[in-house]
Amino acid sequence: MATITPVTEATYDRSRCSVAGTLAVVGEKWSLLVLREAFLGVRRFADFQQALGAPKAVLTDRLATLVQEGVLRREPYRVEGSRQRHEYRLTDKGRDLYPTLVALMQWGDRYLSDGPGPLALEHADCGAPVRVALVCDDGHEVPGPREVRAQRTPDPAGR
Amino acid sequence: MATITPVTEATYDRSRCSVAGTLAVVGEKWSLLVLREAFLGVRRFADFQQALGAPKAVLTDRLATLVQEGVLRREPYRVEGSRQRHEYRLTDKGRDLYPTLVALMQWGDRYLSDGPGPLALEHADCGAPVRVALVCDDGHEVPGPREVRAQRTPDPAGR
DNA sequence: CTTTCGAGGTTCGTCAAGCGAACCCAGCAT
DNA sequence: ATGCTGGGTTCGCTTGACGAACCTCGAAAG
Repeated sequence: MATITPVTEATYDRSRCSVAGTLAVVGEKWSLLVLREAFLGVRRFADFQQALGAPKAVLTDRLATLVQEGVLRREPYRVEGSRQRHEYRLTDKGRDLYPTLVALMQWGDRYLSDGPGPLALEHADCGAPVRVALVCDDGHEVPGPREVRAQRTPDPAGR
Repeated sequence: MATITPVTEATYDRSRCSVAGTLAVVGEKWSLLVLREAFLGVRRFADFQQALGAPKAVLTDRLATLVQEGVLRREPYRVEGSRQRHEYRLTDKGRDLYPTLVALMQWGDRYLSDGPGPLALEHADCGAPVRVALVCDDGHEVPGPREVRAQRTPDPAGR
């Protein structure tokens, strides 16, 4: 058996999986919706709460774990004539979840509504619609999973 | 107020959101991991169960809802000298969730492991690595959310 | 024809998570 | 001193996840 084997066999160790890892960070209920709001510019606890309608206790917990995971950062701010408060802002690590959110949105636009979906994304530079796509490093756009081979990388001994 | 307004205001109806809709379909615990396995070629109940380690009752429920949502399809098959059984296969609708899975995987590869991550995707045609990217219809690759403007599309009266 | 076996579930009791309502607390305005 | 407001915490209830045990159908073995 070669050092790299296709994963169609059952030999693949499923615990070494980045999808599961990512879901452990953002896969709880409300987490991804909190991030959606963050990408829309929401920063304050009360605004998240109003936008989502999530229970405060749950929201408190989700924000705390997202901060702990380094996806959001909790920053003090003060409005004129009001006491100091905190706001939650995306980190670079959090911003890198943008394609995930867009992918989810795109699927929903396609299958869950008729018409274009409630939110349109456009390239700030040129105004053209923005979407997620699979691309390869040679510059081809990959239409779907059938044109992709998944290969197991060798386990680096530890973990 | 114009027919199209930026969404940084709090005027946006958050229930008209494709992210939330998609998560209602695949956002429950295990659902996306079931799909990951499906993309890796798993089709039979027992194989899902062994690969994931999820409780059978939960797995039964997730498979049923994914079938009901049209993401998977339940098909009879028979192995030589064995009774007829069912297998779960991706539909086109399910296959379109591939970019979402890849986006999740890519983020995990980047932030949750050191090194390249346990699974490498390559373009079947040319062998080059495959990744998800934000692109605009003019062919530019969009580096991140800061180069994207989100605009609310007009609510089509009904819903 | 009875028994065994294994895939694909279902049922059950327990325990964790999500829920809404009520409450709290610090500081600013009155 | 009284009230208001943002940002929570606490509480009781309900829903969901969990693992172990049990069930079922058809094929094959005895």
